[in-house]
Parts: sequence; C-alpha cells; structure tokens
Amino acid sequence: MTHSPVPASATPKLEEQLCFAVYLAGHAFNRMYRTVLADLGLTYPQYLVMLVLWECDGLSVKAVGERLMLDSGTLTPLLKRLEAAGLIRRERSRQDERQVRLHLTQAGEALREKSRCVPEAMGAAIAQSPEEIGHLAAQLKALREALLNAAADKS
Amino acid sequence: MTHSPVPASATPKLEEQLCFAVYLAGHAFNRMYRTVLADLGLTYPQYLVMLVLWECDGLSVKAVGERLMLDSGTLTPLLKRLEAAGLIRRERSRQDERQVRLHLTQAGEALREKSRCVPEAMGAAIAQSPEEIGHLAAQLKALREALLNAAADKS
DNA sequence: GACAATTATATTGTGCGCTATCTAATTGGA
DNA sequence: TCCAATTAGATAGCGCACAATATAATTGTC
Repeated sequence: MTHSPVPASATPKLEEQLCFAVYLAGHAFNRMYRTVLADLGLTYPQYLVMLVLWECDGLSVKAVGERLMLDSGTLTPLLKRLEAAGLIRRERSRQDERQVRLHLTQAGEALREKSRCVPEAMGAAIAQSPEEIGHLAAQLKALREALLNAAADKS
Repeated sequence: MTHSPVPASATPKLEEQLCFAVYLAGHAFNRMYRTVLADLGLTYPQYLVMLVLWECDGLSVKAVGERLMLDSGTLTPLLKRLEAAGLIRRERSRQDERQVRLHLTQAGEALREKSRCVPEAMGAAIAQSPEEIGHLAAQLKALREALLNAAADKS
C-alpha cells in the first residue's frame, strides 16, 4: 500500500488511519473466510451463528443477536437462509410466543465436524504468535468499547 | 461482552477471536462514523472517496479504487450517489474513453472545511495515544497483508 | 381485570462489498 | 494493419448491517 486516503502528515489524522486499517482488515478477513468457508457453504456471519448454536442449541433470536451484537434486521434474513439450506429449524416458543427458537438440524450438527479445519486455516493465514494475536484482539476489544461508549454519549 | 461466539478454550481458536474482534471493531467504527458524518451527509465509504478527491481532484474511478481497495462494483453506485448529492461530477475522459474522471463540485470542495471536525471527533472517541494508535494500525496492516497473501495462495 | 408500556421478531428501505458478467475502448503482437 | 488480448467501468445478483417501523405477545401498574 503506497498511498492511503488519509494524509499521514498531521497527528490528528492518525485515528483516521486506524479506522481505515480496521476497515481494510475486515475486508481481508472477509476475503479469507470466503475461501475457507466455501466448502461449508457458509458466509462468515452464518458461520458465527452456527458457532453459537453448536455451542448451545435452541437459543432465541435475541440471545444469538446478543452474542454476535447483531439485530433482527440482520439476523432474520440470515437465519431464513440457514433454514432454507437445511442447517437450522426456526420454531416459535410455546412459553413466550414472541420468541423464535433456533434448532440445529442433523445436517447442521454434522457440519460442525467439517468446520474444524476453519480455525486452523485462519491460524495458518495469520501466521502470528498466540501472544501477538491475543494482544491485538484485546486492543481491538478496548477500541470497540471506547467507540461504543463515545457513540452512546453522542446520541 | 460476557460471551463470544468463539470458545476461548483452545489456542487454535484465538485467531477466530481476533477475526471477531476485527468484525466488531468495524461495526463500532461504523456506528461512530455514522454519528460523526451525519452533519456532512456522508457515509464512511463516501467520506473516504471525498478524502481522496480533496487530496487530488480529477482521479479516475480506477485510481480511487486502488487507493481505497474497492472495485467498480462498489464504487460506481457510490459515486453515482455522490454525484446525485451534487458533491462530484463524473466525466468520461477524452484521452481514454474507458476512463471516467471524478471532479469535485463547488459544494464538494466546500465540504472539506466542514470535515475538519471528523478526525478530532474520532480522536476523542478513541482516546488513545498516537503511539498506541500508530502501533495498532501497523499491526492491522501487517495482518491484512498476511491474510491477502494467504487468500491469494488459496485461489 | 384493564390497559399502557415494553418486548421479540419481522419487514421495509438504504447503502455497501463482492463475484460474475457485459460492453466499449485501448493495447500489444504478428 | 489487423485482430486477439487486455483494460475500464457499468450492471446484475446476492448477502450483510443498520435505522425505522409494524405486529403480536407479554409484562407491569393501577
């Protein structure tokens, strides 16, 4: 990358570079995940949903959304596609009919085995030590919290 | 964040945590930028395009795309909306009629002044030292390069 | 018990990012 | 010079993320 859209001259612009770096890193992860998840027939957000359900089947849409920080506007169509792909079954809860419970199908459960290669492929792609990875993740978490706090203050 | 969709137990899963952290940080930046850029009437990707053109007016779609790592599938509709908003003018190049040149309008140029508050607002939200910011950005850049290299190898 | 307030999910609308494809223009090689 | 190969940008299709809104169900208060 020879040029960045943000001038590197003045200190106040440094945070713009950080945002752009996050933006581009996200795109790069998407690119990589598309390749790695192609065999599973999943997109990354779908994979995240499956991860959550593999860990705890039968969660409500709300619970999954809380885990992934996604709202129903994003989740409902995504879940419909997972259902259409035969991986999950959506079921209105008897106890509280506002809720929809998400259940893995047999095909959905079986896909877990196939997904074991995903973190390994990602690890090979990233090619950094666990310390570096953990530290970077922690920094991004702190960054996210700072941003969400600031955004909440502004609204 | 009490739970993550990726189990924190095994080391090979650490990179999934990193990816999720990038994913969530990107969302948080989006949230923040939506607030900060509301007065300008721009989305973040539109803002990036304006940053590039403020720095160098008259670039081709391709040149802008190279700066932002975006292709014409993303850019063309985005540029059309900027044109519709009266901020830019798209003009077919006489020298090479395949090219479209992007020119700022007066309104587009005038918006630059208004945009000066953006990096300051972002800086206040991030609330970290320039050293920390710079280091994090450099790490993300390295991460991105590693991912893109690995994705290229896989295809 | 009645009803306002709240909650859960679905839907609508918009913008984005990417792959695949297309059209027109330009370049490169014979 | 001619034409195949390449390039630039547009378009189509799909999935995602989010704000706003709607509908139905549940909760909380009087």
